[in-house]
Amino acid sequence: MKIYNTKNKSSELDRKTDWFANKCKEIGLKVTLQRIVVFRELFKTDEHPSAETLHKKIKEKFPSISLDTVNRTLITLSEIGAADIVEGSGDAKRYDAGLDGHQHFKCVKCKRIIDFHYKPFDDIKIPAYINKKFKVLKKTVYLEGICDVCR
Amino acid sequence: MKIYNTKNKSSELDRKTDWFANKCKEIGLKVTLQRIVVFRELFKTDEHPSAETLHKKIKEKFPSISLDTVNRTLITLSEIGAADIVEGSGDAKRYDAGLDGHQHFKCVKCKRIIDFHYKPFDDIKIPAYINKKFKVLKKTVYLEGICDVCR
DNA sequence: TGACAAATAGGAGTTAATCCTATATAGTAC
DNA sequence: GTACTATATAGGATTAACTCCTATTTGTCA
Repeated sequence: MKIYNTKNKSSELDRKTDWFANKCKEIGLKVTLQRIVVFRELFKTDEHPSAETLHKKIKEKFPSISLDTVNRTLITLSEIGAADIVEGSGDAKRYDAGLDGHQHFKCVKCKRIIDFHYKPFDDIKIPAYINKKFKVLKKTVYLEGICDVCR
Repeated sequence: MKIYNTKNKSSELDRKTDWFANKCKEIGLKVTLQRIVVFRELFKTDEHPSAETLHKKIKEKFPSISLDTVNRTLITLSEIGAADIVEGSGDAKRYDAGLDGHQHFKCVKCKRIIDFHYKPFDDIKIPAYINKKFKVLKKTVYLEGICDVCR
C-alpha cells in the first residue's frame, strides 16, 4: 500500500508548481493564479476530490473563484497531463494529481477512493493487436469492493 | 479481439432470460415485463448503452415504459449481478450485460466503448495485503485512447 | 505601457439521475 | 378464479453536476 511521502511536502509542492507553470507556458496556456491554486490544492490532497469539493476547499482562501473555473481548470489539467480523471462510473468526476504510478481501490459503499501501488500492475503488457488497432493513451487496473472501515 | 457469437443468439437470449427471471424470484424481486425487457435489450447489444439510449430503444416496442424505470432497473441489474456499470469516468453511466470475462477500450474522442478479450487480463493476481484489508468485489483492466475510426 | 487574445465570474441553461405519489400489478393466500 | 398486499411503475417535479454565455479582467508579448 502506498503511503504518500509527506516529508518535504512543501518543497515538493513548490517544485511541482514550477513544473506545472512551465508546462502551461510551453503549451501556450496563461499562468493564472486560479490555475496555480487549483493545481496546488489538488496536488496537496490524496482524497481524489470532485470539482465541487475542491471548489469549497479553495474558496476558503480564495473566495471569488468560481465553480466553473475549477471545473474548466480540472479538465485542462487532465488534458495537459497534469492530473487524471479517476476511473469509476457514475457520480461526480473525481480528480487526482498524484501522477506517479499507483492504482485505486474504490469502496462501493462510502465511495472513498484509496491509493495503493502494486508494481506488477504498472507492468501489464498490452497485446500487440490492440496497439496495432488503437492508440492506447492510458491503461488502468482498478479494484472495487468494500473498504476496511465499511465492512 | 472478442467478437460476440451471434449464432443461436435467440436461444442464448431465451436461456439467459430464464436465468434472469429465476434470479429475480430467488432474491424476491417481482418478475415484471419491464425488467425482462430491459434485461433482454441490454443483453442483445454490445454498445454499452446509457440508460437514456436504452430507454429510446425500448420505447420503440414498449412506448409506455418510463426512463425512471429503465434507470431503476439498470441499477437493480447491477446490484444482483445481472449487469455491470462500465468503468470510465464522467459522462452518463454505461451498462453491459455481457458478464463473461472481457475488457473495455474507451475512445476518448467518440466515447465508443469497444470490447476485447485478452486472457492474461482475466488472470491478474491481487496482492495478499489488499485482500486482507479490503473485500475486493471486482477487478478491472481498462484501456483508453483513440480508436481506429477516430485516428 | 498599450493592445489583444485568453481566461474568469457568475448567472442561465442543460443533461442525467433521482424523488414523489397516485395507479397498476405480481405473487400469495384463500 | 378472486381478493389482498407489498412491490413496482409512469410521468411529472426536483436535484445534481456540469456546461454555456457574456461582460469584465488579466497575462503575455511587442
